[in-house]
Amino acid sequence: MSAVSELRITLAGAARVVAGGTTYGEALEADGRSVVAARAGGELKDLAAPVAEGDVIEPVPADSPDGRAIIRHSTAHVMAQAVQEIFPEARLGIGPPVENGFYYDFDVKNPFTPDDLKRIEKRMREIVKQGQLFSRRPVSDDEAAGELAAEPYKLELIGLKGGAADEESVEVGGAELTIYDNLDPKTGELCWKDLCRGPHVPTTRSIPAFKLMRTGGAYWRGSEKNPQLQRIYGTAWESREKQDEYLHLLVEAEKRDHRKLGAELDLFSFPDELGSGLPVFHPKGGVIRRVMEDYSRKRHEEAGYSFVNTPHITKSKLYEISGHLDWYKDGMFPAMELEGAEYYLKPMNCPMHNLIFRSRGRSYRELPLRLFEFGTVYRYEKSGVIHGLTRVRGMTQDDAHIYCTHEQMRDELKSLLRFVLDLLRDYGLDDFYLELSTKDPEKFVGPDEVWEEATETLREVAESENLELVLDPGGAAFYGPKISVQARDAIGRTWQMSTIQLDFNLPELFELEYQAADGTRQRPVKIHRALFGSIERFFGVLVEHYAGAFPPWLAPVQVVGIPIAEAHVSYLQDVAKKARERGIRIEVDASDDRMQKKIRNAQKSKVPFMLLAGDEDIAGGAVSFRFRNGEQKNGVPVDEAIAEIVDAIERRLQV
RNA sequence: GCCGACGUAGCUCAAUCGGCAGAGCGACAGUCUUGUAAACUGUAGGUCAGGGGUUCGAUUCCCCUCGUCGGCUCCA
Repeated sequence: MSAVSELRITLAGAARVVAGGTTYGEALEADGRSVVAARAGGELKDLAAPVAEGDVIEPVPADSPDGRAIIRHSTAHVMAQAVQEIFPEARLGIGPPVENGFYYDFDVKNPFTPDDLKRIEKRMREIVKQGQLFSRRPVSDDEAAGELAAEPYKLELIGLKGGAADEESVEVGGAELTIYDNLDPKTGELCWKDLCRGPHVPTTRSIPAFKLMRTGGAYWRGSEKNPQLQRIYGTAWESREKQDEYLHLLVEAEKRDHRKLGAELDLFSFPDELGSGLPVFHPKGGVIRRVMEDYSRKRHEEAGYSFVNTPHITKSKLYEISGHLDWYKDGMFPAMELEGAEYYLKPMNCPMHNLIFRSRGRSYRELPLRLFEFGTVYRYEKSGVIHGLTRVRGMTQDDAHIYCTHEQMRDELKSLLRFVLDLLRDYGLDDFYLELSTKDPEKFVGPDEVWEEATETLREVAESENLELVLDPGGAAFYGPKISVQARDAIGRTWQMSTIQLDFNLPELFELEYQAADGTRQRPVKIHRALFGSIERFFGVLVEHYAGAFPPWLAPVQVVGIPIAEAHVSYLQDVAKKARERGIRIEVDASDDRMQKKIRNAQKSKVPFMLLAGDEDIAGGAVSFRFRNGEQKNGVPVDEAIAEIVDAIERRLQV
């Protein structure tokens, strides 16, 4: 090796000179645990790779996003090795890091059982303990094809490499193919190898914590036309503590599962008799829903919306005009044949709103015309995707369509986004980011300049709200750009909530027109927007956000009166009467349970306020509060107590 | 729709290697009532998701359907 004897590099912002053959790991004095890889000139490198002249080198900490991804990717390799040791006939698919973990796909005769997972995990722990080295080796395409002759899926990826160089794949990518050998640290013997771009942690010992999570089928390369492989998901972290935190979050999320809370709190159910994805709301869920809707109506009324109503079913003609029958038929329930006509359940409200717009001539003076409806729609969701209230077949959208002139579009979009964000905040969601889906240059309708202006306006408004803006280039539907509001809930999960979408297509198809000031006929701009998305879904999100402990204004039962003994029931009933007169939803627990049991029941039903009354309270014309957190406030005069509750309801406070 | 797991009382879960199905909570009835998360006693409650098959006999084994759960695809 007559390598250059000295190399000039930049480390931590300072110029350094190191001997030729120095590795990134040596240069960074990395231990392979807190620092798992290096970044040189923006590219991630193995610690064992030699530095190059002129490198600007930074460490990749284990607890950074890249660091975690590397740990997870390496863990995926360990898993694949374990799988192939236990199931030698298993063929490899791909095994990338993903959010919070990693997966690897395998072609196996029999799907993995939970027992298999245990065996695989056990073997993985042995491999980790053994400290196998991840050793990078560049290969030519032909060499790779030869070495991986038994791995048909890997061969397919090698074959794809040339054509799809832009594909960001962890297997192939960059200029050359590389294979990672896993070597026995003592003997240097080859234990396993995989086609992989890398980088990897230096040894399997650099995987501090991991756990296999679940299995499932997954189509090869994500297409349902391809064979289905068996995927194993796992998680891996830079420390045991971080992993425990993550697992704890999952437990917390499970406790908040709206499907579970919905049954426990008697909010809604999915009767088998109705069919999959068709919820019914019980009285308690019904109250929440009604309050949600009432408040939304009130706010829409204040914001200048007109309320409309449309039927649930229509002749096919409407969806021929709108084009739904061309491009959305799979998502619709099949037609009913009646009197020689075909009728469809409506999957969307907008076509019907268009009919309202064009029911008579429209003047520019009427614009913006904002039509709002709680419109119930039915969509044929495939059986495997139905999920609680978040993915259903029958749902009610808080759907609005705004018809305006080009000149009005800008202001309308601005006020609309503010309206949406304000309203979401009122429902208790206040941590947002926005996603802007822009034009797909290959596929769009409508004039360029309107796309441009609408997109720019959406961007401006997003920026003026000081919200994080994620771009989704080319992600818009063909008929218009879209901005969607993503909300983070109480435990940091994000949900797609509202969408605001321009539609340049339907006004054309329905030949919508208004008469402008100069007497010409113009096509209106149509803005489509749903704030909740669907009431069902939003309801589900709120259940999870609040973990079922709704703020008083939404709580189905706001107050439970609990007598210390039977003798105090009638006093509490008087209190309840007064409270009801102030609009409070209050119940008195007059059952023959003991007081402690009543408290337990009320606590479990997550009622915001308990009002207790015994001899002491009655003597002072008072009641005693118990709050959800177990705190109490005793001897509060009845009027004051009611005022406090009314205040919390009116101000929509959480308590 | 596809791959896999699952479906026992209102809920949470036992049991039956093919031989009369069980508990806790809840419900109901009665007894007892005094200060912040479970009083006591009793009663009712099941075509073991539905249908078909194998068998002397099926909740148990096989097939189909429905539903639920975890993934994939999809989410206009």
